[in-house]
Amino acid sequence: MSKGTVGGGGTTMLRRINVAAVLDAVRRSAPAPLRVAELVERTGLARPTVAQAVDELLDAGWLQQHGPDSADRSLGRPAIRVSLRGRAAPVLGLDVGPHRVTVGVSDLAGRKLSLVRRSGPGWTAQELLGVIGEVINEALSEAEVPAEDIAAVVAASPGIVDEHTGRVQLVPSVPGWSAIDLIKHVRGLLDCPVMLDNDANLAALAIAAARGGTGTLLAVQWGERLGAGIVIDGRLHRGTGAAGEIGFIATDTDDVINPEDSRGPLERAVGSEAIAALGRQAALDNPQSRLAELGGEQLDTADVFAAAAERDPVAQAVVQQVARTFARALAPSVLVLDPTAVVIGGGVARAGAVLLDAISDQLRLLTLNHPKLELSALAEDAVVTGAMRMALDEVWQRKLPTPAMTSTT
Amino acid sequence: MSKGTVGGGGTTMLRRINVAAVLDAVRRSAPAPLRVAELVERTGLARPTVAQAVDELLDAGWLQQHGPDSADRSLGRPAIRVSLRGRAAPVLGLDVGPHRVTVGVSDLAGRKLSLVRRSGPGWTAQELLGVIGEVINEALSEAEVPAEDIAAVVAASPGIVDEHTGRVQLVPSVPGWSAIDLIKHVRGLLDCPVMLDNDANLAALAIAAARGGTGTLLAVQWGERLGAGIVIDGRLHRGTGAAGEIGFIATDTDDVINPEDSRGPLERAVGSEAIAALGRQAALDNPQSRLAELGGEQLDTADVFAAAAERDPVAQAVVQQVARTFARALAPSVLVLDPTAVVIGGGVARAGAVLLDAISDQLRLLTLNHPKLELSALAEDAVVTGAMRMALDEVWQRKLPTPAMTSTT
DNA sequence: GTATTTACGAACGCTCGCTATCTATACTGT
DNA sequence: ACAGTATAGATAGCGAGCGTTCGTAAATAC
Repeated sequence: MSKGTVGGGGTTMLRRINVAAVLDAVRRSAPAPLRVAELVERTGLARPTVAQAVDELLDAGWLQQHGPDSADRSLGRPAIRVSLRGRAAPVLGLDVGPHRVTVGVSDLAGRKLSLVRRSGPGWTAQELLGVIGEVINEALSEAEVPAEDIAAVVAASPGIVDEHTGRVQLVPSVPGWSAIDLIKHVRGLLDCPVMLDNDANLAALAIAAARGGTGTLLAVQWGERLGAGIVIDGRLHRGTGAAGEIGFIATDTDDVINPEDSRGPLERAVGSEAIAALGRQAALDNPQSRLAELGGEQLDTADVFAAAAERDPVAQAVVQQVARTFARALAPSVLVLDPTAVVIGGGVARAGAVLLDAISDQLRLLTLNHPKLELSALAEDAVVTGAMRMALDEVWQRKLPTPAMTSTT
Repeated sequence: MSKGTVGGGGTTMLRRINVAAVLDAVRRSAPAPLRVAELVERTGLARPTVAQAVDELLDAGWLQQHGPDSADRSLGRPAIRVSLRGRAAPVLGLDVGPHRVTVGVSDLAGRKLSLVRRSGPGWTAQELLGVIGEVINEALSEAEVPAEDIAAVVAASPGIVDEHTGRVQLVPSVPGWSAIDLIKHVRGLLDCPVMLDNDANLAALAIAAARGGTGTLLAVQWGERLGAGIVIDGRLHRGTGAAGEIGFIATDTDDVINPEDSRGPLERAVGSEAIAALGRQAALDNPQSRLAELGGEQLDTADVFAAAAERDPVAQAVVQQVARTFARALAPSVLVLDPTAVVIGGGVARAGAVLLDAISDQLRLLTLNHPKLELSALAEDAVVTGAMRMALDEVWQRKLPTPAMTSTT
């Protein structure tokens, strides 16, 4: 069973290919319904072939039939239109953090059917499993999807995830927490494939999908921790399994990778915790600054960026330092990967243009091709969205037998 | 004509698919000839289908028939065996440097038919075109392949290459030299697709193929200049077009990217020129060292590594410094890419274990997953080999309609 | 109310691959 | 030396699928 053999087969396989071609054409234009004539044009197949495939897909529940469009007042007999029946195989995305559980349900076309968040002040591992179950049920009932319809689940986990076993290294967030228990638990609730992946990877997938899917994307998740996901032409790059761990990049002053400490040098230098600490120090050194006014004793990361946005020179110096450290750490990877865009998400992304411009200025000096530098538009929902996206990809890959075909005319 | 449509079609396409499946099966086992029964087993097709496909491929010249194997003394009627007829579509690879032109001809199965090198003490652009023509003809006649049989050509060029237009930026090597002229010239000699790519990319492709094709490879070309190619699961990663330009990574003491200077900070710091300079300085500072003895006035890069291999502490210090600078520059990319292996080729690779071990020690401190660190086994032929490889990929991609197919059983 | 336009539906012919059968060839054992 | 056997190649019939062509249904325009 050497994988990767070029498939061959009889006419039944041909039928499967053509049905898949029709389904794929419908998917591409989702959510707009299509007339059969349009499908004929797009697939290059004959009308009877398409009609037969459509019948079959209608029976199987993958497509749904629409009445004639009342807005489309054209001549002749009105065409029957079909569109993807999203409910045929809805998927579920799961984002579990120590203080927040988010569950999203999406239909086949990628429409969000429901999105339920629940926050709490630190659960134990056991409680967390219970909460997850509740939130899943809530999301399902809000989406009006029975549990047994769910076709795939993807869960997000911090740390480094082994793609196949689902084993996780470096997870500090919840004591006693195990992703394997999570998978088992979810498998008990929903009878379908359950996969697990790194949260930064999933966020990257969501952002890449939102940007159109082509090119190389480096999606940075910047909060207390620092990670990145790499998406190349719509596909996640995993490397050996730990790709994108930018938090462990050495800085000019710190290059210690300690197995005891789950955080790396760059995280220690520019994580949200570190930014707040730099801000506090700067406020102490300059008590009359706007920064000190804004923050007081409990000075926060947000305060630093707020003061910098108000052109406080003390805060701006802090931002400048953070941006410089970050840009110098990231520049080598930008040179090597040469991405189309670098997108920054996570808590620190709320800093906005102040930080982005500072990074952009530094990065411009250190790279050849300057990638677009953007903030993530998806904000905190990026991870769940990416989880749903990956679950969708899984479902589609199972359903469509041929991924692509090079024209040989 | 939106690209990427899932292909569908009639029975003639089915036939094409099955013929391609048979051809692919033969290719996979090349150069070993296969019996029809084996093809039946490997493709999963019925015997008449395979037989018909084999007939067709024999007529078209893609396969050649072998007599029964005299060594295989089994019962029953001896089977006729078929194998890839490499001469069906030979390809040509071209590596053009300022002082050396290398041309290789390969058959479809990847066997080298000929490899011709010619060195000269600096040609003008006009002379170079002439020399290229001569060397191509020499390689063709040595391989006994008529020029009109060549199915694809790939030429290697230093600098950053635009994949489609063939335009090149940053080429300092030969004054008045233009890769566009090269392509025109070759198109005039050989009537087939001519492509151009970065030499580091092509070397990476060759090394990846030699290693088996899966996983992520970072292949460094380390000579006077410094570049790298990235191959992910057998496919080249180009980014926007300038991926792998590690020569421009900033060092601790130098981060200037000057459009005037075609070399980047890391090249200036650890390029072979810089290593020699460091060695000369060290020799001056320590006149009684083995390094000073070996090198004298005209101390070379090779002398530094030779002295270090003989455990000269002065030379070892130089190597240590080079390794440290290199490892610190490369570590971020290793963290982000998380490659299966890092392979070092080019002139400096001749340094051998002395340098490799030093780099390995440094890299181990700065990364999470430690990739295999190796020297390129292909030495100076890596670029031509990669050029032939890419030309082969091009030919196969044109011939095989379906690249892969996910089994849906 | 008729003509026109557009789309759906059914019948026919073609190609292709699979199953089953028959023939060809060389080795083995008595 | 001859019959037996095992393996491979060649051929005929069957079924499945696609494409082409024709007829029919349903809406709009005059």
